[in-house]
Amino acid sequence: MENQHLEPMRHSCEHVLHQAMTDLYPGLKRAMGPPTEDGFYFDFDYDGKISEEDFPKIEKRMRELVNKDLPIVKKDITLLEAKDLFKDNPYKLDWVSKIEQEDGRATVYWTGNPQEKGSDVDLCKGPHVASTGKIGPFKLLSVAGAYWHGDEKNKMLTRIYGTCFPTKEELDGYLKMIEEAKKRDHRKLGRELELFTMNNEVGQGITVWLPNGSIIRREIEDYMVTEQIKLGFKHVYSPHIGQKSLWEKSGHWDLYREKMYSPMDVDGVEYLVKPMTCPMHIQSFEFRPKSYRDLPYRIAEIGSVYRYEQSGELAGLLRVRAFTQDDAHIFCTQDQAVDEFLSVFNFINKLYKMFGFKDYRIRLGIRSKKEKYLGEDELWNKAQEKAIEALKKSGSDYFISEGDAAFYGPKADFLIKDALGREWQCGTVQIDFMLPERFGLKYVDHDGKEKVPVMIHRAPLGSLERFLAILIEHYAGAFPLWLAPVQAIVLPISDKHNEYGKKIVDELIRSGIRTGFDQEPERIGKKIRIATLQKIPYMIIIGDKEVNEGSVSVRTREGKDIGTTKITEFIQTLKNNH
RNA sequence: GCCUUGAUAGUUUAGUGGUAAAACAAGCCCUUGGUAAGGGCUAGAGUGUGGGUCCGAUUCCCACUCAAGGCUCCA
Repeated sequence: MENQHLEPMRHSCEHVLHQAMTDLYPGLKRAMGPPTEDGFYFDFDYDGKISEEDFPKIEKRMRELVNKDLPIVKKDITLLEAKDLFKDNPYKLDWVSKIEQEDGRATVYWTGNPQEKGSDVDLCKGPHVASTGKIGPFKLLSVAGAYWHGDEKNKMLTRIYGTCFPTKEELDGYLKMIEEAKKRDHRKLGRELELFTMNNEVGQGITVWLPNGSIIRREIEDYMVTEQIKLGFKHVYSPHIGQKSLWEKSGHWDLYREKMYSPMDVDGVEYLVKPMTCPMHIQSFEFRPKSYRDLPYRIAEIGSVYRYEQSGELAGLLRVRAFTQDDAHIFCTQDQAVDEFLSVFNFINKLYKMFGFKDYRIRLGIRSKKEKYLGEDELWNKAQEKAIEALKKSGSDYFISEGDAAFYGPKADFLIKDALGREWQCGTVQIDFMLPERFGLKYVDHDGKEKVPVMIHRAPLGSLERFLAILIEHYAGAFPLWLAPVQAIVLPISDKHNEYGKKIVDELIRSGIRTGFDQEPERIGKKIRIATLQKIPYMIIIGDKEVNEGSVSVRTREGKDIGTTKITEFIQTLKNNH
């Protein structure tokens, strides 16, 4: 995507698309259409139905326009001219009035000679390529609905996605990359490797972990617990339900209600299925009076929460209705906040590095004017300052996003890409000056006076479900040794080697290695194929030679022959590797 | 939730307005074979659910359920 030509070309391709569609579908009203990271899209308002079946027809018309090599010419016009030119198109008029509020400079692009019939004009800032002939090979990809200005209160428009590349090879390469990415889809691998299941019998957006997936999850959970204890966190357990009043007090009920499941009546008192853990951890802090000596007080939990996500938003393990966070709340003094934030930040960077993520991004979500938030401006500004200070200290790159704050404070989110390049929010760190006040939290300071602590909410991996989804795709199912559900599998060459094989299996299991044993009356080639498809790191092959020598032959899932060795030596290698 | 598409054995797919085919997986048998699929046999779905049209529907129509992609990247 380093090609400077690429973006104008895609934008021009989008113009050709809307020109083609205006020709083919009378009455269609254009809304907008920008280039994107991977191609372009075009939003329009049309009463009839348009589906992917219509693509060949549209692409044919587009190709005709490209072949004509029509000039694409920029022209500055006045707002009056713009209003007249687009008087039949409410969407364009909307843009014109927006320009009016801003710099008042309207530009249009003509495709074809303005004097000639059939030439096309659109309100557009550009830039574009000089003529349609400069547009490379293109392809329309999908149809979707999209709300005007991304607001669901507005009318839903139709959107067509497409892409365009300088050469046929690059276009084919892109399409092939998408096909390849689909092979790594965590839903597909989840089924093939028997990691988890989600089905209608259990409910939408609810995960049932199968034995293999549970091993991976447990390894990660254990790692998180151990590492966090080293960092001074105390691990706790909280219940899955609690009185509704807890979340009324926290403010979640007022601002977050639509994400919660309906309250249930227990002996005339309303209870909620836990949508977030904060009020539970506050109980630990409140349990007895705290002094400044107790701070920072760090409470962590691998805690499940339940949230109502709109059905259309659910996506495999990436977006679910029941999920588990590697959650924690840090109660500290205002002076400690920056250091605590920084320490969490370093921990997350260390974790992601360990898993091999390289191109994740950090988004600092701050308050926007419109949304609903709790608290005074002064507190917000203070929190934002602390967050930025810590981010700067950490030396990491970040970008600011207005409107992405939590309702109680600014937050830093870690965004990781899935196989298809879509970004998902995983880790999160949030500064909160509100909940401590609402719960009346206090600690006794040096001077004997009561003060209100600051709370930091943080989840380095975010949700284990989502993180596992991304991890599955990241590793393409070939998990590193410590996470692999089966770490080694013993493959006897024939039945007569099963007995010796069993001894090897027992020895491996005794050494704490998750071991499989393939005793099927199949050929070794078949056994190797099955184990390879299951992405088992090590295959231990046993035949006459090994039985006679008392040795084992080892092959990796990558197809590398490690050679023959003693089983004790092999076990030692695995241990060192761990 | 809304837009587009889709739903056929455990999985991946084929197929037809006259009552469903294959591969892999599964079970059994033969083969005991040295680094990515040896061979045979058997069982397994009545085509997501409900309704309609029709002599007859898995195929056509409607509703529902579920799934996939999108609803952020600003003329």
